[in-house]
Amino acid sequence: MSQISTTGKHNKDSRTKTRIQKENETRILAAALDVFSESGFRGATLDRIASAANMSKPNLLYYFKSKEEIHVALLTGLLDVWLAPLREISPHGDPVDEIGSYIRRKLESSRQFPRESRLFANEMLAGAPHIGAFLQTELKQLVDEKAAIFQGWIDEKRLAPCDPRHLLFAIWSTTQHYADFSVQVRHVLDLPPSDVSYYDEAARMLDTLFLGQLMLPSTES
Amino acid sequence: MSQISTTGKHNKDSRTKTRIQKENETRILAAALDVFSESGFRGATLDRIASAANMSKPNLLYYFKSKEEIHVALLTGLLDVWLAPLREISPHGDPVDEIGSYIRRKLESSRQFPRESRLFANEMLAGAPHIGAFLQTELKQLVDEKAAIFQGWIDEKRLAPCDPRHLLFAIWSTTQHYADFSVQVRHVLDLPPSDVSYYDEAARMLDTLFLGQLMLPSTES
DNA sequence: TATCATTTTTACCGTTTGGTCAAATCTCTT
DNA sequence: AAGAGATTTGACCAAACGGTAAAAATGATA
Repeated sequence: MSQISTTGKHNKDSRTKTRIQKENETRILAAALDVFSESGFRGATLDRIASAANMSKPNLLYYFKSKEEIHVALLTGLLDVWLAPLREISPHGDPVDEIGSYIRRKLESSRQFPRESRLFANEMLAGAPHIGAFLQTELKQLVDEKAAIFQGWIDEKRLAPCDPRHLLFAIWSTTQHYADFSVQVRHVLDLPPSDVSYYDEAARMLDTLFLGQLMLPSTES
Repeated sequence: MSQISTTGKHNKDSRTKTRIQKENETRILAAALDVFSESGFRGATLDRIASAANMSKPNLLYYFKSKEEIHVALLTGLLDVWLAPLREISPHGDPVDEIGSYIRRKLESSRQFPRESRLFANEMLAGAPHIGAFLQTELKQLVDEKAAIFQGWIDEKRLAPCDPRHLLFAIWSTTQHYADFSVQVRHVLDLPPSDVSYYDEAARMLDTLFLGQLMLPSTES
């Protein structure tokens, strides 16, 4: 029935993409990111995505054949971004340098891609129905690898004895918090909706917390 | 038109609640918590909530007159739980004790009420449409109050110089992470779905992070 | 400019959505 | 056992949902 034309025309999913195709796919994904990151997969609707992309619904479905396909496209594009900062951690560096710069990379990622962070958070809250496999394979493998590096530093007494995976959890949660809970952060700090100036204070806080010592020794006698 | 009967019968919202009313409202709220915490407000449907409560949809709407009313009921019930651990922080205690026990209370709250935590997280991701006012008033006020306590400890050199509000953000994010991202935590740690044994390791990690010092001094000569 | 593939629109489809209504059933009190 | 109020049900509604089909309009190319 359906033939596969390996070259040239009459083929949407080949490498030869029209200017219009590239433009519209970008517009759709951008609009979908807005909607999915705010309302999650179930809460998002094709109508809202289409309207955010200034496009009719059937036209949108000409480029992505289902709601799920858009979601998957966004998630797969996201996973590399999510892993990138972690990959860079090197076993040969100093713990303070390596962990410090990892925190800075994650925080910068939250500042630059807050919607992507919320998309990820929404997927987690929903029970990770679309990326459960990724978590168990790619992510777990990378975490195991980096946890071994941390363990090495612990054995060398350059890092306090602790569970390396939970140290990663602490870094993830504190940095992502500023993207995922930005509404709360801004309300508590009394900042206008678009203000993201708190990221500098956040960086200092996390340096104190992870690299310096938070509790100071009580001065006795 | 509609009169308010201050006493007695023919009145659903008075203090005189039937046994059946109490039972069914509880069942509905329990079912709604399951659905809302997983799918958010927009993603949840009355049909799913009704079916989770083993109840027909019109019957459900006999007790709560709209989807929003159920959601609001859950949220308002949640806010006190959310604030309770924070209220207990005392200016007269030791920073290590006060912050340490606050972390333990928040962590325990995550362990005992993970769905409530995810409900809250979903509301944040959606931009806090229903509890924005709460964040700006009650929460902000309490945070200001407790931040002043932290600032006092900083002035007394018992706590490292840092922004007290961001210290609270760090505590909130790290503790809530274990409820909100439990899927990720379990996949990374290779634990079965219902296993929550990681909370003990988490407590140790957070003690090291917030109360001890994570980075050890490099031993030179 | 004729042609053909690509893109967009219009008109739909069946299902699900939040919610209503009146009738039927149940429960409690007397 | 009867009556009144509380509860439950089934039948229904308009709108929104995800998605389809075919025709119309546009774009590129020769």
